[in-house]
Amino acid sequence: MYTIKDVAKLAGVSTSTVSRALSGNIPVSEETKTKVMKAVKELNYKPNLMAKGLKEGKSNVIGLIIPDIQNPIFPSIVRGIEDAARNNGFNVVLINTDENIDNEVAAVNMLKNRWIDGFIFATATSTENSKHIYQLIKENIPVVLIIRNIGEDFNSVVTNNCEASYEAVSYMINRGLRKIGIVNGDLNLNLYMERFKGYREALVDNELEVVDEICFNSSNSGLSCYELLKDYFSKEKNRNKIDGIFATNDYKAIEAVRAIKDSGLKVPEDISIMGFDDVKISSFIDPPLTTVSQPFYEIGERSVERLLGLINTKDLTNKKVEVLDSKLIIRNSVI
Amino acid sequence: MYTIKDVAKLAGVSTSTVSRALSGNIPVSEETKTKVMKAVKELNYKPNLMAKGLKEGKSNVIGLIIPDIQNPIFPSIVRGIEDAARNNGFNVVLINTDENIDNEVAAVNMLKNRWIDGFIFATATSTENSKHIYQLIKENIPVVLIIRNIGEDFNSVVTNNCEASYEAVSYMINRGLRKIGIVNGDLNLNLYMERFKGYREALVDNELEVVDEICFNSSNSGLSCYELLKDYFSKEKNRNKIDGIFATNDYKAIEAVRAIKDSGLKVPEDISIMGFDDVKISSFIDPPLTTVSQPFYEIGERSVERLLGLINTKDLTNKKVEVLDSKLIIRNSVI
DNA sequence: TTGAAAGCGCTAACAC
DNA sequence: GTGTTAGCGCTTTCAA
Repeated sequence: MYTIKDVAKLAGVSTSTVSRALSGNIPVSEETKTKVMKAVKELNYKPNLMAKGLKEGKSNVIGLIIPDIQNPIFPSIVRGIEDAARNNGFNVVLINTDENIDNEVAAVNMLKNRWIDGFIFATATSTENSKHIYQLIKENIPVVLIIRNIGEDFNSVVTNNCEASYEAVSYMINRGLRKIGIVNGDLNLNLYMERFKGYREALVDNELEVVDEICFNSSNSGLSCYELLKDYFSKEKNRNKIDGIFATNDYKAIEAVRAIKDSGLKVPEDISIMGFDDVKISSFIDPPLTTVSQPFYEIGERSVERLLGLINTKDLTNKKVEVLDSKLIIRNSVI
Repeated sequence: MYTIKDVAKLAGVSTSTVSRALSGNIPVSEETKTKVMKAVKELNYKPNLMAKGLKEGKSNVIGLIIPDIQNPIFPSIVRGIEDAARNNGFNVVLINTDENIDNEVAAVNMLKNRWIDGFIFATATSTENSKHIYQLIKENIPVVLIIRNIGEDFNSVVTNNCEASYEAVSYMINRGLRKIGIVNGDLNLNLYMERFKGYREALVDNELEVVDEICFNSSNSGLSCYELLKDYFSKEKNRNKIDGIFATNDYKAIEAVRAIKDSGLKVPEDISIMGFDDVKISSFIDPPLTTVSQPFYEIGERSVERLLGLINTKDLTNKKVEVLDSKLIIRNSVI
């Protein structure tokens, strides 16, 4: 591996001239520039980014913390982030925390040195559980939250969970459904709270009642969404208490479909299912899922743009929550 | 952010003493060690890994190159790699190339400096398309290939594709199926070649014929697996030419199920489907997929162990292909 | 057991 | 427009 010295020697100039010729933004005569470039090519010289980073006090690396790489929404986000980062000369270090706060704190501490110019988190939960993120801000390290956020405290890029849920449930009501249940996720997460809110408001605005019994939640029962519903429908008296289910993500929707079928009921004839996310597989299951499509790739892109803005200006005082729109995708799982 | 100097000053010792106290493997008196540790804690000092890396000529970072983060087999592999790396004090930089060789070459060049102590590739295709990987070896940079490999030229961790396919197809035959087609992937990839080989050998050993017409391949036709099969079954004369399909991955299997249903046929009553990979969703589709489970997490772990071995010994001459076993998962998509 | 000092590869302030 | 030089934060000789 050659260094800038080797290039300088071969080109017959000083190391600083090489540095300048390569950086481009400091004037160097055309003649020396070509000499330098020739030497660079001849040696196949690649600058040592660690030395550069050490000198400049930055690394051109973004840390991306995601809670569960097995969740199929993240691949699209990651691609948006990587593409945007690549276009701006940044690398992405991806850390998967497995929804484990200790893993996350450890990862952040490990990366918190000059390795990382900023963080993108898709993991924020409660104020309580996000002390390490507050700490980052306190230490003046740029942070952008995506998907999950905590109030107005942070720079973040999220989607219009409440409105999109309102629209989805309203659509179900317009299709004639009157007994719509919900399968929800962890209500400590803002996004599930908001989807719940949208669901309730749509019911109320259409003069339907919110029935506690059919507001299912797999995350506080220890049972999977599949088990919860299978169990519910195993009781004869429950089988006609529901004519539709709003699942707060596609995976839960797919589990719900399975549970309903395994209970001897039909989707959507007996029970309609609305999903949320529009994961790739959703169009292939049976029936193809009617769902809410979130702009994952764009979330990724925007989060990088926002983060680079913070890194460049170093102005972390001006927080802003950016809300992107989701849209309803109509397939065949709602009657 | 504090430096080693700040710690030294606070502890009243020299920077080298701090360095030694922290590294652990050079004798320092208990007394000074406690002084140093106290200062470290007080300042919440974290060593600058870039400076350390610059000095030591290594980075403790592994580059992981994957072709398609949307493919659901990769999340599990990534987790295996991350866990193993983390346990050994390494970070993982994940780059997704989108199956685009230019992206990949660019990524490798970008990372090839001292940023990266070694690479794990899940992208190798043909010798032709893998010149940059050969180049890496030539430059003495440790490389491990996973999932996809190229002959015996590289250190790699793969699964027993041929044997597992043989077993899967034999199982179908034992269940009474006699007209088994295959839906294959890119035959430039060794793994699909081997799955094809296992399929053919199972047929031949059971005195069944390999019928070209029912060896489908979506990657050289420009049509998706879904379109290919839908098209095939739209011709009345084809509808009883097949009683089973061996899909060479679960995604293709799911597409096949959809195509068969959309053609008015039943799975598995009319046509059985065997998948490959055992992706998470496979147990939830209808019918739950009988498939071959690959040890993805373990592949990830092993690849890190192998790579760290190469990094530590710097002996890149001794190539070895490591083959892990897959196993058949019986559900309901084969009769 | 400890401190002083050199140097990893690079950039930028300063001098010319 | 170009060269000289100091220094980013760390580890590791060399000397004491």
